Amino acid sequence: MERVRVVTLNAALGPLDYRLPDGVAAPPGTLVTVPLGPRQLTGVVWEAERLPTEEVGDNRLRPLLGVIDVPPLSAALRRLAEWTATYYCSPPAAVLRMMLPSAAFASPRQLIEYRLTGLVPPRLTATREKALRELEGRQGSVRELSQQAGVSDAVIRGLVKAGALEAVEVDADAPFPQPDPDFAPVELRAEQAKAAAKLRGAIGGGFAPILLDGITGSGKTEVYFEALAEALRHGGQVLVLLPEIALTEPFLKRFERRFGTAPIAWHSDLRGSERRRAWRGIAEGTAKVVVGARSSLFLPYRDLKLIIVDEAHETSFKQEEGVQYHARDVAVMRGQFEGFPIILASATPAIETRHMVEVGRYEEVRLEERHASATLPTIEAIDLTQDPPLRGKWLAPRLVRELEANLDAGEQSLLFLNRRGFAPLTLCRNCGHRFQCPNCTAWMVEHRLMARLACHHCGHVMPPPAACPECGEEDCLVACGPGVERIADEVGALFPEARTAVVTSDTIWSPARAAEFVQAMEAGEIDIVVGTQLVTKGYHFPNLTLVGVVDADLGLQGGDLRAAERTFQQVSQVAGRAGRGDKPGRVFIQTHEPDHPVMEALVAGDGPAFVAAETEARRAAAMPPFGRLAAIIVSSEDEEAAKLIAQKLGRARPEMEGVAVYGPAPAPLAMLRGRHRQRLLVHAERRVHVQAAIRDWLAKVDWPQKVRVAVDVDPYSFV
DNA sequence: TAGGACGGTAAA
DNA sequence: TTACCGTCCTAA
Repeated sequence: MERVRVVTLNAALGPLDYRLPDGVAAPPGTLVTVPLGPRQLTGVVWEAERLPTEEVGDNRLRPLLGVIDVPPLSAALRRLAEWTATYYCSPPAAVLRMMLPSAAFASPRQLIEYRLTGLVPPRLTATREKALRELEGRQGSVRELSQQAGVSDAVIRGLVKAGALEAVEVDADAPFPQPDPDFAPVELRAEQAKAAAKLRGAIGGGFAPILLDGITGSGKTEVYFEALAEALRHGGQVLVLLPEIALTEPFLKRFERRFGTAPIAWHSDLRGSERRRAWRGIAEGTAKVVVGARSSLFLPYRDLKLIIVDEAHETSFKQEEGVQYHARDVAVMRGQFEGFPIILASATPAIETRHMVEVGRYEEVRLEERHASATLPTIEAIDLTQDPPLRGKWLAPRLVRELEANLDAGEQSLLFLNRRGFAPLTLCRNCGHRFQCPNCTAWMVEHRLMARLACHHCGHVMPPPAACPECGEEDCLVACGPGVERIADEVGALFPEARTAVVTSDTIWSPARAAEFVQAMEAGEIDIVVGTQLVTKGYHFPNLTLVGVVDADLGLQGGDLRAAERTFQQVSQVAGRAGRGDKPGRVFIQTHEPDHPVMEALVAGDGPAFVAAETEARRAAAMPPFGRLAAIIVSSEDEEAAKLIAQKLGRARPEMEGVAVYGPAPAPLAMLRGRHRQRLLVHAERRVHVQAAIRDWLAKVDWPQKVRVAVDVDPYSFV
């Protein structure tokens, strides 16, 4: 009798053994359906010797129910899944779920789309007329059409009923159009051409991690497009990882201009059928170029020849839930397992990445010039202790004068503040009551545009109260501190004639809105943009010449390991938005500490010195990349239970040479989404295998199921 | 004594 | 994870 070991997609279960029915072949990697009690589960056949479990007798085995008709997971991908599970201390099943989103193989193959019949409906309202106009020559699902026409679902369904739209059955797995590597090559500067040649040379030559290190505005995208084209000529697939969906829209446009067709975008709100089509195309190798956020990294590409991680320093590549992986690091591992190059593109690479170049593990390709006539912007600090804003205002007089001059010159300005909403804290002037989220250790942030108080951690919202809930006093609530909306108000009061736009995830919540914003900027319909970190990346607006950083000190608070580095990166990136055309850019950073090393490095434009100092500080403290960190987060709705288990874990801490465990202590967000959180921090020397130590440690301790214990290896967020 | 809430455990 | 079972409690 033949038995197979199956990893189900159920993370709470270990690998299970099944009997292989006669005449059925299921080599490792095959997707199968298996029985579990009264239920059916999906799983993947695995090499039994690589996943030891408790042996179950032949007589207890049930036969597997069937083989799912999709390409099996390759051996290289199985090794990547094992590595990821081990490195991030998570169950293999949790990793497999990222490779095999169920919609990908459980959605139907046929789906219904609609197109115009040419019939004019008897009742022709204004919206219907608009819809008919917009949908000329289009075909798609009800949802797609309603989005394209800018009308509600009901209007589209009404048109179907009225006979103006007809249903067509389409094949969900229709092939994707193929990008042409030679469609519209771009003229490169000498420096870019040299870099592109180097990247092209790496394609097909096996594993090679490469840092593409180019200052903002140096044209990194054009350069890595040449490597991408080369991979296409080799007949392979390419994955481009981007940090935010807000960036995909301009990217798709740019890609289409260069390669003649848009790439396949993989994101969280793909519909079932779209997801199925993309996943199958990826697994069968017909989807040549995929763009996506971190989740697209684990898809089962049939013949991947290159991964590009754009804005590789971005912290959003670190997943903070479930398997807490870092997409940049896993991308490099994937390149190693499958034998192809990885390009990490950034103007401000992470200390960890720089270090890998330093020790010779990564190659570096540099771009040191901006386009044509563009020069790097000048950066100046405004000392808020010397030149403070007026009472209740946030912009220093100097910055206001510069904004005014820039407006008069007809050029665009950007004010950067990494804080959504109007004010981060609301309090009662009478009794001092502060509005806190009931589910999180966080203040309720006032959003005046939406007339709500909102928690940025759990999404809890409430209408702004008229009276204080504590003392009952009316008209006593005051907004404390600035958010982008408040800065926009201040700008509006200063320059009533200026056209301003607020750009945050609240206003740019879809690729379409991002596209609208880009268009308005390019058309010169906006004078002053007030935005969060959403505007720090990727955009290229030639007429944007002035950047003001409202509170450069903001990111330095909190004692975070990467606070200085992140501030440096963020301000460098936002500064890089200025002066990308032929007019020079100027940047003003408002700070209370102009003598802080970060501010001095920014003003002096001396990135290398900052990186060197920061690297030395990390080395001295044995912090990553010179040492290892991991956080154990114990959480429960029951505060006492969380404390109890955290203490129990603390008592069972590993006693090992080169490993120190701190805590337990309340985690920086002591309550999050209604769960109380305790944290233990593991700090280990580089040579120590922390994951094994943590695995053995957690295996010694039991906890009730209402308590969750999560491991965060290489933690990014200390909040 | 029926039925619901709760907690523990097995599932291959 | 989910289904199922036993235990304990309350209402009748």
